[in-house]
Amino acid sequence: MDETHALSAFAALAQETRLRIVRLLVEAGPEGRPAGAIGAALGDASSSRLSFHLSHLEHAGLVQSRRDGRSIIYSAVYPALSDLIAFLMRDCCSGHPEVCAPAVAALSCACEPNKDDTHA
Amino acid sequence: MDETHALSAFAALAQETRLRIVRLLVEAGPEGRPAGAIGAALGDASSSRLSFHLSHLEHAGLVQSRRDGRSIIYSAVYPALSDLIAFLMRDCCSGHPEVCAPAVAALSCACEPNKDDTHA
DNA sequence: TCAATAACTCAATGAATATTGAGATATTGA
DNA sequence: TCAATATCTCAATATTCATTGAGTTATTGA
Repeated sequence: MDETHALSAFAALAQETRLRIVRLLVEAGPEGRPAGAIGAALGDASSSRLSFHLSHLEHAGLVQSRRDGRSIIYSAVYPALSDLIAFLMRDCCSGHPEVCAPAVAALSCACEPNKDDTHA
Repeated sequence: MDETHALSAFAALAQETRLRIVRLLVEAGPEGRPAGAIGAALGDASSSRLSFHLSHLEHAGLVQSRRDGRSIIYSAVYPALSDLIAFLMRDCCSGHPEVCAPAVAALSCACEPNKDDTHA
């Protein structure tokens, strides 16, 4: 991931609705969720607003879509997320392991499914 | 780190000048660098523009400042960066370790000081 | 083919952000 | 105290982003 991609990923995540969509889709797993279900989960979100944010996320490469009948199913692009994490680590750690150490320590708990998932 | 803080951290990093400042300051280490030196390193950056972005970063908690004589020295806030990494991991990994695994693997090389530091 | 459903596109508006330039404040050394 | 240096603040402008509402496209089932 280069600087340009990192910038667009950060911009994509720097918006409440989009950050929520990403979290929702990561939780949803590889099968993803149809646009309508995402809108329903968000509660507030007109069709065009949702479409705007979904295409913004897709353009940034953080989510992908496929059509299934009348629905368009969105899902998280896991490699893009892990690349972003790697960028932050590499970029912000190089020469300074003290930045990453706490994050990695936190990870050991965080990656155990559904444990201490109270950060929302 | 809660959603609100994560949003402002992402917004702070979603701007070319600010991302560069953060990278510069992480490399600079805990001693930091005076505003003037940061401006010089960026090449383009009027005094007021630099000040605007530095205070944006400071407001987001990613950098801190102290006065030293005529200069104001800025430095990276390492815990804020590691919290952001942890947020991304926890948030985007929970239940889906496959997101974090590649990032953690990348880390093992990245955190060795000055090795393969060619990503800039 | 028609009506209904799901989601997208587009143009207009409003809101937030970035840049510039002029001027203010703080600090130092003569 | 004065001039020089380093940086900040403020107002104006320019740019970018988000939201809305109207209208369009694609798909399905009757």
